[in-house]
Amino acid sequence: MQYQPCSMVTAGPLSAEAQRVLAALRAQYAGRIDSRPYIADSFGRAPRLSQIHDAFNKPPEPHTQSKILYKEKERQLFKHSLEMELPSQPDLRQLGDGNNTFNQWGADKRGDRRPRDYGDDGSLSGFNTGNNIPCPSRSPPEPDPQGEELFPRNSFVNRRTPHAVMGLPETHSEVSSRKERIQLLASSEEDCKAEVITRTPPVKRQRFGNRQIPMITCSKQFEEDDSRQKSEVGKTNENPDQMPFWSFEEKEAEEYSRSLECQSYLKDNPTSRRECQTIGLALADSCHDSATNKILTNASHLRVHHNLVSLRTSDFDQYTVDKEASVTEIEPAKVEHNADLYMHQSDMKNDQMETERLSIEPEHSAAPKVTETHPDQQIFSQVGRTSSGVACVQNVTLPAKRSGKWEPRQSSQGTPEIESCSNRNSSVSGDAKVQLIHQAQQSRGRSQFLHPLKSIQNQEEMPVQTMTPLRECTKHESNVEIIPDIPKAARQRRSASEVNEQIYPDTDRDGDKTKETTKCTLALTSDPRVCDASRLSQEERMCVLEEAASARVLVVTMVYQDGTTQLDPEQKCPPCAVCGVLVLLKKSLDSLVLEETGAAAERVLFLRLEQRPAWAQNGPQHSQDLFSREILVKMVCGTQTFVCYKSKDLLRTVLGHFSKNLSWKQVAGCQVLDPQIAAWLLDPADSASCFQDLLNKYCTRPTTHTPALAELGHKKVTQVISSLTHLHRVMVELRNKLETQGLWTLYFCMEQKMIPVLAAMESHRIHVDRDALKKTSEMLGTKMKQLEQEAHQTAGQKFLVSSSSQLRLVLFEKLRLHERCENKKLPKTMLKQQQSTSEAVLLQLQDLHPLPKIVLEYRQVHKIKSTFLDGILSCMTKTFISSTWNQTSTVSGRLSARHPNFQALPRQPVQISKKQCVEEKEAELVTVHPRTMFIPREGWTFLSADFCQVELRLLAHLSSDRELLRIFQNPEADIFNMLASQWKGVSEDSVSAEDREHAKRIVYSVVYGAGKERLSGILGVSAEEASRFQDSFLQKYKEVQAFIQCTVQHCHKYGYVKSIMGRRRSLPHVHSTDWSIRNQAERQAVNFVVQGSAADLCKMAMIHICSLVASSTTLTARLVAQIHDELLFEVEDSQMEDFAVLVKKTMESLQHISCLGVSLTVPLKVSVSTGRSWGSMCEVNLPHAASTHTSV
DNA sequence: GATCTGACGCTACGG
DNA sequence: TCCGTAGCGTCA
Repeated sequence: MQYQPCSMVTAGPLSAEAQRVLAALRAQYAGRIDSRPYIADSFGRAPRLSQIHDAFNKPPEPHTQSKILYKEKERQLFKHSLEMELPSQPDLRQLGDGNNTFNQWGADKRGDRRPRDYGDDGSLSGFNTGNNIPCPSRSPPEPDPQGEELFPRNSFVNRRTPHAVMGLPETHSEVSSRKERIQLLASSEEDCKAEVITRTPPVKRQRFGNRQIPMITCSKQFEEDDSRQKSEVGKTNENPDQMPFWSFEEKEAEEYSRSLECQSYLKDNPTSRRECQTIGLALADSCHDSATNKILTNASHLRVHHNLVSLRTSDFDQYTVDKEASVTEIEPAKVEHNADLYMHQSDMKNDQMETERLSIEPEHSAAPKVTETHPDQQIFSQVGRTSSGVACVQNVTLPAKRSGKWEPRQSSQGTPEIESCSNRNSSVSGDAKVQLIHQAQQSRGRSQFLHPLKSIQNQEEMPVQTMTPLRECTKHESNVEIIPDIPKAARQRRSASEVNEQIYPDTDRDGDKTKETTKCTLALTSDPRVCDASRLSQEERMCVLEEAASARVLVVTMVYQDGTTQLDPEQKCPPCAVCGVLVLLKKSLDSLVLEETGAAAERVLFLRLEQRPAWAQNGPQHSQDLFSREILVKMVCGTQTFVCYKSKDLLRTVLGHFSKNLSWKQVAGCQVLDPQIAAWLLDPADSASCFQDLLNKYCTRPTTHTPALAELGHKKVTQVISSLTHLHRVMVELRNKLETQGLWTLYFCMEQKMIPVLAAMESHRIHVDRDALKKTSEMLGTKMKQLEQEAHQTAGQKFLVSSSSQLRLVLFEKLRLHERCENKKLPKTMLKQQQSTSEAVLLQLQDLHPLPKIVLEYRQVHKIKSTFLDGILSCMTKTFISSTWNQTSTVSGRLSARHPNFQALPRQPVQISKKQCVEEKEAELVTVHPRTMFIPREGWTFLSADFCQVELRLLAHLSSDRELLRIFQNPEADIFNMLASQWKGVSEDSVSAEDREHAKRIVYSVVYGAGKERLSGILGVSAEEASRFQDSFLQKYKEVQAFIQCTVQHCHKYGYVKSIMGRRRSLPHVHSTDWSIRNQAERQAVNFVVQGSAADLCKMAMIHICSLVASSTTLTARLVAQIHDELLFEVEDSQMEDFAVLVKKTMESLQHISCLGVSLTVPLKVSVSTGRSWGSMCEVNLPHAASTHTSV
């Protein structure tokens, strides 16, 4: 259903008169905007270039002290603790020093002020009253005394997804798992039936400025009291889904009249609750409320809007209060069709519609009537009329000034009294307070009424719901498409986190997900210390915005449906299970002191991010979404510095959630401080695996301990708030360490900028030819069975071909092949020193027996099928795929990719012979190339840009080897081709791609210190010949050897090495007394300097190109993947030529990077290729770009 | 007996 | 006694 702006009354287009009034109103509101001067973002201190340039010659900082305890992983499991002395007083102003720009959000690009209004693009509607309402301080969150208990592990039910494999016999365990799933399915569905009404948190009262605003909810208990009430409208309308929204108008007017009668009657007869309820039934019929994403009664909804129209003419703020106060909640899952019906006409569009309505019926407006009822209260009474001319009364009580903070509602306090008809006898008889008719919570015609006092009691007594794991995972497992022969590891991954949309079918999952969200965030949102943005009125939101404007820094973490956050040690929820974002608005950077005195005033804001089905997303967004969006978008778009652990996940989530309104280009300038990345930069070999590890390792300041709180949920909230405080604290410490070690520039200029680039990559979906994958997988399955049979026949016994231990028994104990090649030394396994069955061994044995060759082919086919076909199928969502890019998983600074590993897809196609049908006939060869399965969108093409021989060029630069530099001065020269021709004794034109790759491997093996025996294995020659080759290579490139020695000496002296851009790697093993361990560290040192420098270069290329595209109004290219030295883009056909030139020029210009002090003495060469699939790329001849100086 | 987990071996990729 | 990633299967 497509929303069309129209009058609520006539459903027709907006009249000229309506537009005129609308414009007048906007102009009127525009004059009420706050006008604070823009405060420039000054957070990022100027990079200290000098810290980068000290490279190798600078001794380690005198206060650096390394304590190294290690054990080999592979041969070394190594624990390294690097203790740094910190300055006695860390400069806390470094973090967000008065630099956020919330206070300029009301200004447009030119600095002109304009209304904070949700316009067509859905931006926030809000009007500053002109008063700078002071936001009172409140107590800071109390740190939890149990340090280890900060992140309790939730218990989870077994969420393993059973997986039927088509075409294979189902194992016992699979049958068992399926039974378990069925049980879980059944139980979860029962849960759904039982949980008809969502519990809502107790009424909170929060102080915003000098106003105290109620947040009304409906308790379950009270709902049950009134559950017998049924909607008259619902009964008469058998199929409300098909009725247009405005068709209720006449009915509504009639019922509205009855509601007025109800009020009038109750005023005179306050004791008759039963009668009131009877009258109140008329309020029932569902519609959607924008503020809460809940369903309201339709008649009431319209009624409220009538009132609001009149209110807006005189007091916008009052409107917001009325609107918010008139809302109760309902479980969307139970009214999905009704929601579908109404959602399209709700929300900010309703604002528009209301204004339009105003233009049609301006004569019905009335100024608010103020009635004094209590010294602390002002009661606003509003009178309006419906289109049918029926009067309407709606009142809300606003308290006068009251000091305080978030606290549970107390009946003795001057909270606005908002009562339903059904509760009238108790309240009306008292102080003659004016009533507000509430929206009744109902589902498909069921009406519920609000009882504030009961609500409070009920909610306060209600135990906090246990954090539950994802029930959807089990509930929707039946929807998971069965994919044949999915590898075991992929099946497990799929069951846990990669099922995404398959476990959440668009049309079914919304209700359950919302319910889970409600359950799991209840503990958070019902806590008085947490401000639930979805329950704030417009006015309160403005106050929050102002508070955010005055905050020094935002500390952010995502909350998952199971109640965990990004700061918890275990993340069991899939990425799609985010239900909200917690934002700590830090008012003071030096709150460490203030926290201890209890004087800090920091608000914790909870922004819901509820998943909506596609049909709901097509309609207008809800106001809570808009408010969340306003805050989050401003934050991630670079106008607000914030601290977030694993910030890439947050960016990706925000991009996904607001995909229709937020482009990846907007987040390209994101200013985020991520402690995970900071810690990794400090020690890439031992970056903390979770936030708690990070705290243990880097947070040196003691935490304040308070007694544990008894209430369930309260403790959890305390932990979360405490974690946010610690998150900020540890970032302060990490930044100091980064600066001390000269790594801040690298963080600021490179790693921080990589975060939005990677988030954008993960947000982009790549189309995959699913059918081709399945078809090829089936074909390879047949081939594997054939090879398995051949292996059994050849071996003379059945054995598991994929088992290296069983193969070892066959090859070396039964066939005793090793005895037949005594002149060759067969490699042993690394750890157990057993006879290896690796490719190198099998190649040596293949002439002695047919079995090794069969096993080699079997392994090749098996690898392709399990990893590159079935593995990719398991990572797919519909026909798309997107990898997870890890910024902190490598010691060298490289990126890594998972699910699938985009960097490990075979470059070359593999030819496999199909089974012969006829003995004499030659076997049919089939070419399998997984990269061809990746195809761009229609009208788009892949473009690949590859740094040519990047590591060798960097080696030439680092070593200043004259011979290498000479070769690289010729842009056409290909050193691997050249070496391959020399080695093979053929012309350079005759060198095959395979020979070239071989030569490349040999060169790098020599450079990085391969032993002569290893080299002989690679070269396929004797050890003596390999040694001679090694010597001659190093003799020809003498400076290379000098560079190696120099690097090793530096490593011995300082214990670490650096890349060209200042990336560091500590190598404590270099001091080992064990010769082999020490030697390995030396090789790692040499390798790191070159490989790490290449990684730096590639990252800078990504940042520069993405930055150029982001700042362009025309370019639309998307970065799809990075394969170390290769960048893969998806480019619109019409822009291909321009973009190819841009990419090549940009990458080659990275020879000089001023901000990081890089100026290479060797030119960079980039080859560009394009293709309609990743497996069919053809090189494009572009002129070699002249190196230009690049300023960053 | 079923299930889970970590270590290990092997093989893709990149240089 | 090249470096570094990820993924899969086996096995204890």
